[in-house]
Amino acid sequence: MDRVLCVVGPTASGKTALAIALAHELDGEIVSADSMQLYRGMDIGTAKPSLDEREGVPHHMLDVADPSEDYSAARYAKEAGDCVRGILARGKLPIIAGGTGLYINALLGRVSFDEEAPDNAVRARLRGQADTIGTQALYERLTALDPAYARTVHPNNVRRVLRALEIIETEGITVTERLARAKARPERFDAVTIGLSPEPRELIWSRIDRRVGEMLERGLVGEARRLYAADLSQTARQAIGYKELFAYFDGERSLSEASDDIRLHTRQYAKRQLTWFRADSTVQWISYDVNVKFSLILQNARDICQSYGIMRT
RNA sequence: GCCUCUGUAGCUCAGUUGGUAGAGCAGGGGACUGAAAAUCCCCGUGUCGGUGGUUCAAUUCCGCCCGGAGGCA
Repeated sequence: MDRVLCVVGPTASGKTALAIALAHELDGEIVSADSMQLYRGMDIGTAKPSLDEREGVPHHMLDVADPSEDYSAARYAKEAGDCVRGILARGKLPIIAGGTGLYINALLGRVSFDEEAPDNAVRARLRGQADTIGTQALYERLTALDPAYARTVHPNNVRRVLRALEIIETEGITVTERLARAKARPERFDAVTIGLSPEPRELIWSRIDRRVGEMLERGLVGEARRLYAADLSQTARQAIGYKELFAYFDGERSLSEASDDIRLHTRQYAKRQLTWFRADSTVQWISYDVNVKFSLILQNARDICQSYGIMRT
């Protein structure tokens, strides 16, 4: 199976820099796995690497969608999958770098989605029902239709409940069946995954604080204001760094409160990312504290690659 | 200087008619199959400011002391 390298970790852990350094050494191209960096015009707030920062390494899956478009893991799996195949065809190493765990799993084929496009009408109707008859009633419906899956979903988790019902309506199969089918399918690529983990937690916090400060200095407020004036999709409008400033533009928060919210939400996001990646037993972790220099992290990464037989051809 | 209020979990505060206390937020852990930077679940012992006294028992009542806020001068 085709080999790919993944670089994962919480936000502000240094994934971008490591991926670029490895791309130079291993003759690779980078495929971003970030649900927000793929939007055009969302640059500062998503910490998207500038052309300069990319150091000539080809990057894929950046700026591939307009903020007015909804995006999804399924779409990512398809488009990013095409990128990976293209890179392989060119004889280069695909390096998947990003913090959106679900997207990476989708790309690798660990979860797979059926061809049917989501039916927006069905989705909208189910959402409406959640408001009228209540989530509890919908959860009960799910329990009747797919008891096994219902048991693994909490009744309060509206998103999950709705999606499960949507699958039953549009595809005619239960989530339980889908899970079984996906399990039967092989993964698409053979991935070696490196995880970056700044420790202790306070180190992540300080890196986040520094990064948010830089974003503000580089004009995040202006960038957010442009998006505020535009027609934003449901997906794009939930991006951290923007939604908090929208609250400021609406007069609900002061600028300094909004900035604090950005820092807070980013920290909480980093924690969730860590939870996600820690559950993946295939991740080869490189943890580091303030005293560890980048060159040492790179050396660690190099060693991991080598031990899996990934080296410059 | 006097008077009043106030000092309880990292923060904002409840509360105990005397039997050592609980919420929200923060924080920690977890889940995650087409919104995932989203959505959801679980986790609350802290000299109840200090010190004396009353009491079988004080964070709760009383005295004094130390912080903080306001008022009168």
